[in-house]
Amino acid sequence: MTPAKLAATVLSAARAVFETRGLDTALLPEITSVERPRNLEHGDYASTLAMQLGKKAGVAPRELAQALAAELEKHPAVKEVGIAGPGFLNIRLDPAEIAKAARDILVAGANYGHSDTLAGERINLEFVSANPTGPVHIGGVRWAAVGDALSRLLRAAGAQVGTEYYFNDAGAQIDRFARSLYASAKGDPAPEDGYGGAYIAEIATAVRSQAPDVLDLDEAEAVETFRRVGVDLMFAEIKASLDDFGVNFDTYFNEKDLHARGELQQALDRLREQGHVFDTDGAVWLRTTDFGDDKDRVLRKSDGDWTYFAADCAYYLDKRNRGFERCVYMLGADHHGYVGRMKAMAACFGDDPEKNIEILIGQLVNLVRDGEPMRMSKRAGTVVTLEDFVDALGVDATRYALARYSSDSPIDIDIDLWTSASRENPVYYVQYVAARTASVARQSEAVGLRRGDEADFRPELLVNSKETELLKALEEYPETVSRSAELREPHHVARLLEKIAGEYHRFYDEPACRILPKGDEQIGDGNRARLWLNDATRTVIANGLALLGVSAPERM
RNA sequence: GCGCUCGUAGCUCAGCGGAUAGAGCAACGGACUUCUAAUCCGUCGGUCGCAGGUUCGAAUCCUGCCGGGCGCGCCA
Repeated sequence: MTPAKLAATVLSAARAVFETRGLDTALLPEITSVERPRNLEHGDYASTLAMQLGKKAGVAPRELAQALAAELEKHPAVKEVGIAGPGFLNIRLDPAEIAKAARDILVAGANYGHSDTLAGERINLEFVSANPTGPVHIGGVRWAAVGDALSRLLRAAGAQVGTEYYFNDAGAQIDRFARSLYASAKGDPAPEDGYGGAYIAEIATAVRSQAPDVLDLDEAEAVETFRRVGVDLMFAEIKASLDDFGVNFDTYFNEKDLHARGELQQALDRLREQGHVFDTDGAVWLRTTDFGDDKDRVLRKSDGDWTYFAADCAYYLDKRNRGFERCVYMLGADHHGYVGRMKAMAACFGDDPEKNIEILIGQLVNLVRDGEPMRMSKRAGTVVTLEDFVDALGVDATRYALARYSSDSPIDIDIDLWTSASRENPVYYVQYVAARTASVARQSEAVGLRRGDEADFRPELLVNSKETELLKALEEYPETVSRSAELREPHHVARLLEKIAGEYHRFYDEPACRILPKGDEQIGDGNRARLWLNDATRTVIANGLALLGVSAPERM
């Protein structure tokens, strides 16, 4: 009896009650859910359906609750139903019914938690998209971890996902980058509006080794060479560091291609057809204020150059034309001013800004050592880079640390905490369960304790409260995955894994729940049943960590 | 000034319409001839920024205020 099945049972019980009493069944919701009360005395699950329906149906909530309870208690998996307060239904299940989850989990294996919640949705996720003018810095790192986790989550929920890195290779920033490389190669100081940092010298040197005579060219050609070769090198480096971080994009999209294919003009034409374009002072504008933006935006400047925003429009249209009905953008807090214009732009194309475009804003991240935010990086000069992060914490801890918090809260990542081997380090706490369960599995194998096949599983032997609590936590997993996917919030998965880890450690430490036989004890069905639970736990922990891009070690 | 966002235990954060608001850390006290103590158990700790409103019920939704962060270019 999973929570989802129980919720459906509650709903059908409500339907039965409504029918026998001649109440209007149209008042019933299409779907309901059950809660997990914090207080164990309130049962395994609770429903608030009676309170929600009481007033609408003109029946006192407690009276409705009574009728529902009587109906529910007919179900064989339901042990007892209590009524509390204004009409809570506190449901206690037969623990053996809860225990069946261990079998379901192991039957599903790596697919446990997958669903079709978002089946049929085509979702484009764009994140990182750092300019190839330097290493990926701290804001991009957060989205690399969260965006990649989100892509895995959405896929687990059945969506078709395309991840995308927008490679901004056609702007003034790139000019500055090229001129900075050129200056560095000549031994000149960096241009006033250019880039500093040791990496500029490294890239400049690398360009010269690929094009030894570059400094003999006239300035324009030399800068062009630095641009072309330098951007390629920088981009290769960004890709490599993301790859080391476990993040690979389905598409690396070049802004240059939008220009080359005339897509900016096409976007402009489309917007003009929709009636939202006007010309003033020699410039071409999009009337985004028609859809709530605080000012209109220029698409093409009076000097004939396209704005960056025009490229944004073309890129959005390109994504839509490739069949993505949901375009998700993940931006840093310093870009939240874009939300209004992006939503308005979608509306100007005739799209639904509430559905076709989603903008997630990630708050600031600080990497903290000894209570002080780290600002300095040897290579980048002033910013903390992806490499700095990974050097300090390792890939697993970095990804977990960034994925376990809501993106809209600013976070400090304390290096000492996230590298410590202790309870206070959540990634170790969770990974330790992976290692412990694997260790138990190895030793079971060694002493001849096997799960056997499904018929050998005896759920009625997993009825200790430690076992039941662990099983209930495991059963929360599928719903947590779908909910996190719908909310675009991977951190709920991490938090559930921590809860499961706590329940497992308590189960493990309970003498009555020993999995392996002690001393010369005989192997019994109880040991076997607990091994099912052990292995089911390992499956869920491994599946959850995989969604976050974190390893589930066999040993620690 | 206008807009966005965040104020929950000493600290770091969950909870985002349900019951007596949770967890870890910190403080104090316990459990190792271990299935890996990288663990577990207990005690202490809160006018959920403030004030109204919506409702059977608000940390959660709405409004105003206070406080922190960020944004408001024919920049990228």
